[in-house]
Amino acid sequence: MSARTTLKDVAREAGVHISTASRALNPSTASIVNPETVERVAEAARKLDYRPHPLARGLRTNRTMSVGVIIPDVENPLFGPIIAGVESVLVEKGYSVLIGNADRGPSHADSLVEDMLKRHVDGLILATPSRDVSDAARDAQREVSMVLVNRSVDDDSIPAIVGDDHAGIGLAVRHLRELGHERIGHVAGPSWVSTGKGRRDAFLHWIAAVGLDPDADLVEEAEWYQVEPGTTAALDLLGRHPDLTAIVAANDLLGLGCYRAVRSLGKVIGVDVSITGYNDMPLLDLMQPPMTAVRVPYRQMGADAASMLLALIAGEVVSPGRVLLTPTLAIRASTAPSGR
Amino acid sequence: MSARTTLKDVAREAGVHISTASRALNPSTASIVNPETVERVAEAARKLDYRPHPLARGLRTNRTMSVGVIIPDVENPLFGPIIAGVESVLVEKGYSVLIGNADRGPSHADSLVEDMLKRHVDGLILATPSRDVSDAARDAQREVSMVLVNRSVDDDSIPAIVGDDHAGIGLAVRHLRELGHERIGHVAGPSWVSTGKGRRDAFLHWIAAVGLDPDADLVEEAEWYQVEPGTTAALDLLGRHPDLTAIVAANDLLGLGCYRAVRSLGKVIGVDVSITGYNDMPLLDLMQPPMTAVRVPYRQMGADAASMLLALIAGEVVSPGRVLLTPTLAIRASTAPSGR
DNA sequence: TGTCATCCCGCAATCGTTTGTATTGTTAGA
DNA sequence: TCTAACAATACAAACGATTGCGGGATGACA
Repeated sequence: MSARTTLKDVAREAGVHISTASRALNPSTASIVNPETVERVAEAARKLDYRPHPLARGLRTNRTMSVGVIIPDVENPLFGPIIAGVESVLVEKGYSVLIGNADRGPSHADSLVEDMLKRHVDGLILATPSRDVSDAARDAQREVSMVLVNRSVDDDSIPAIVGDDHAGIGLAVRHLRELGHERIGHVAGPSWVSTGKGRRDAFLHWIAAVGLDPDADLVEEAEWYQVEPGTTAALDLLGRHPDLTAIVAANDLLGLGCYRAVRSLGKVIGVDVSITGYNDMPLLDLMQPPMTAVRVPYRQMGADAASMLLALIAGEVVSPGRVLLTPTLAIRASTAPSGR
Repeated sequence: MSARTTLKDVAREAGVHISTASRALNPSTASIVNPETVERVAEAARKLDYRPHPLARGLRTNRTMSVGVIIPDVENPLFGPIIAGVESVLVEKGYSVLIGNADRGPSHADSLVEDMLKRHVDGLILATPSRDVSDAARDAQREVSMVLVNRSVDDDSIPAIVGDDHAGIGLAVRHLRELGHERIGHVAGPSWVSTGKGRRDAFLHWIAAVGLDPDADLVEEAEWYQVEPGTTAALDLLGRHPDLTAIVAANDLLGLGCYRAVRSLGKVIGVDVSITGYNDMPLLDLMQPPMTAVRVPYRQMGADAASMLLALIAGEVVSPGRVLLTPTLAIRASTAPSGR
């Protein structure tokens, strides 16, 4: 709470003009000032514990050195790694990260974007569902650099970093096929969410690709990415096809829903029915049995988004469209060779 | 990316001097300017989509309207609710939240504090372990308002919002006692972490309080708050006391470690041995069996910390020391009446 | 000795606000 | 009619930095 030391103090201490002190302290301009003066100023700055005032600097340079990150729900463990990834690369470059938690619905996300613009962030990273993006974000894009993460927008007008769902579902389906499964079902996410539709389509594609019959009846859509809807959907699916030996869930929570459904039918997970999740969220390996899941590199997703954003801010031309990150498969006990 | 509209533009549009425009737009000074002028200025501001520049304002008023939150590990689901709580009350008041992820060790936390100070945040909320706090934080406290959350510092020189571990452990022990358990063990956290020691002491206190023998031999300390060390500690404990019918774990992950230990001994959780966790992290209710756990109100913890910080910033005298938040008990299938 | 580059450095404007003080115009009181 | 009081607004100085521009000192060279 004490009086801060300003550049003026440093200049006085070093016996130079404030502008000289400024140049001396700034690496990119230090070359045009006498080396020993630079040293003297640096010494003075050190002695006085000088810290440049980011507001004053930002006011002059018209950059806040901050970027906003808007998350649909901070309490969802999924977003921790994304934030961590973003933070790791931005802090490195001297930026700081403002986070906005849009847990009060789509319009809340809009107002957060608005807030961020007021604060004149240098860039924006959005992880909110695409539907929310459309309205406020588009015109925000005119004011500030912007990158989407884990979501994309239909026309790819905003650069996006997303997981390769097609490849991910492929990993799961091929894994099950290699284990000998021939009757594989899919519990899909809501079709109005981009991932819901994308993974569903990918599922049918890969089923055909591994030589099985891509019957749309093998897919049951859950109302929402939660355990309960997953159970309901799985029960429906298993009701129609009691002979299924494997289920590919569009999401970890749906997968856990499948766990419950399978158990309630008196069958054993990983023996009678194999199940795969998607995302590989924390603790999934501690479930009983540990769940095989497609792992999406969320942390890297955040890091890549941040890097791309920095490039945009720097004015580099970034090819728009979406960057696909390749998922891997974490194989655990919920999948096993088919009984027959 | 377009040219921003400044107060000057608004003033020109409204046909008044810039200072008049400033006062007209500021609710606390609008009273000293002619009401119809106020309206005219407001109209102009609306028309031009004027947004005050936070940097310029902050430079003048010496406040950034931002607070820093430092988290030991953003990827840990535990901190999501804390962040959400903090964010919810701060955004409400027009502050924005800078988050720092100290996942590269204690010194990293220090450098983040340093970064935050450079940015001249109006306040700081630290959730990092107390040991890390000591060094950099103390002198940071002289420069900026500061509140700890989920951690406290020995001499209570920094206000802290923490869960009431004593009460929480009491909930678990009394619950087990009421179920008829008489031989209850404790898998403790590391004693050099404040919660480790606190919960251990509380355990022995409550064991005595419910009329059992507070034998220190009933406690086994895990090396770290993780599953694996929990298993090791539980195996040691059960090795010494094969007749234990219940274990109070100092942490959910340690509790899951106990799950493994109990299973590896061929016993059934919730039948042969009851287990309680601590924190009640997400997904704990999806474990097999769902784990009974002490639930700490993390979101409220964040919210309270933020409120207290606002009070500090406003210059109100806040009684130092720690605020204890009362936990509750989420009773699930991992605890059941004692067999005898 | 005079001229000119070269190198450092100081001067001052500027970023967009807020806010203390001066100025203007209006009205009331004597 | 003159002045005091007051309201409403304008002026200008900050806040702390960056940066184009100009000027003084120094040295080289003729």
